[in-house]
Amino acid sequence: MQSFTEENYLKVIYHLAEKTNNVQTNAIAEQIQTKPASVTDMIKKLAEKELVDYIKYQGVTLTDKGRHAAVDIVRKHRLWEVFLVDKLNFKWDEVHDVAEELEHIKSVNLIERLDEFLGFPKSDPHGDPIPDKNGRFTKTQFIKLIELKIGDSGTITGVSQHSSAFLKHLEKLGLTLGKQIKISDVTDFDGSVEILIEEKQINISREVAKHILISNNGKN
Amino acid sequence: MQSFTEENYLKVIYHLAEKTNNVQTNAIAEQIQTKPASVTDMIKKLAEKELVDYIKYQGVTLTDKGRHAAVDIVRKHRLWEVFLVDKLNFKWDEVHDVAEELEHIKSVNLIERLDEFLGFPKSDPHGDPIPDKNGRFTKTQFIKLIELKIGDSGTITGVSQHSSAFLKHLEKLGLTLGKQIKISDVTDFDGSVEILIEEKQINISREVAKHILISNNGKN
DNA sequence: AAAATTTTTTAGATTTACCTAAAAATAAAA
DNA sequence: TTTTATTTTTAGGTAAATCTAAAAAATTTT
Repeated sequence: MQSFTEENYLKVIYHLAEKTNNVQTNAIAEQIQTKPASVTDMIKKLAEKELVDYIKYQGVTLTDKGRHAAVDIVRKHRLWEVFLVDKLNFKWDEVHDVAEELEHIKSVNLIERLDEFLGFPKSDPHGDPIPDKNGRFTKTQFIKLIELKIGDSGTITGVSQHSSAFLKHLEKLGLTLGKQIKISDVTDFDGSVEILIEEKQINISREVAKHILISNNGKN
Repeated sequence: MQSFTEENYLKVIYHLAEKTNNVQTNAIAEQIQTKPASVTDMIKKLAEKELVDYIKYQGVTLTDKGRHAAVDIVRKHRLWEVFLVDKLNFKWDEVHDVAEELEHIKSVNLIERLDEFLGFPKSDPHGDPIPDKNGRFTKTQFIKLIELKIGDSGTITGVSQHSSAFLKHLEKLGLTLGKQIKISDVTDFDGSVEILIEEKQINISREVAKHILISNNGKN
């Protein structure tokens, strides 16, 4: 059984490992909002417990055991997010911090019944997949909106940024999950993207376009 | 803002204060499952924060601030219990430990929306009253079943023991909240009580009878 | 390949919530 | 009212997770 803190480290390492193979001390420190020295201490502890493989100065990778524990926390986090949005009417930009706390409640029974109560959802309010109780899930094939060309179309199925500010912005623009979009133009000047959504033309910055994930896209 | 541990101390002191005015160090230690020396340490910290009034060797009492914080935790605990039973189909004997964790989630918003989602319940699965968001609640007028005389009747509206073993036992006997009972006999030998419930005669031990709370009772 | 920079680790402290053992205060019994 | 027992506190220590400052390793730049 892991402590609250250990669980947070595992989760952060898991997410960072989606980008790079060996996860660096500094990257973890930044995510956990702590100092690199503290991370080194904790890494040693996790290595001791065989949750990560660790070679000094080389960063860490999760062991099977560690990954399993991490996926379990991700599952809880995402199920709680669904609960908050579907049942308690939270907005998608309001759920993260609360789910961050709820994910550490330890009760297998609780999470299985919650899953059932929610109708075994496959994805959370941000489009991220929810692992089943065996830790299995299929990651949907995404492409970043920024990578689409003029004339391409598709469906908004995810976001790669969960900050409240970003999500509120999308909400205001009507760029929510499930919406159909089509690229009508890309501005030379600032790389901003002109898109057609529900018969309306809107312009979004490059920065925003980078973090919107599209599936079902039809090439022009 | 209080720590997880501080919250537990406040809650325990609050419950112990329902019986005695000045709550003793040893009593707290027993509840928290810790040593009296540790309790003294924590008491000093709580006194420092003006959550309790403390005179050395004289035990503690909650300040208004401390009581407010404690009632808030009790409110959360009981609301989560309702959630677990009403929505996730937990049995009344399964909810305590999980609610013990959930009660420490810090989000005013969460608890207000949960309250609404549950339909602003007035009592939890064990019949205990749920404080409203201002900490107000009315304690129902209870009498212990053991105190009833032959011929007296009433409705089961609460229990004064929350152990899983006790609650499971009641469940098996059909002694659940809302049930109408009538005392048909009291055994001289062991003080056990014969009661009439749903046209059936059953015998319950003195120990059990002590922890069943009856309201609406009609004297013979 | 040496110098400079960045990243990571070590060493030694701090804080929180605990502990044990012994001393001090209070309460109960003789 | 002493003596005895119980309760509570103090003193000093431990483990978990953090910190700062400085040393060591790795990487990048020149």
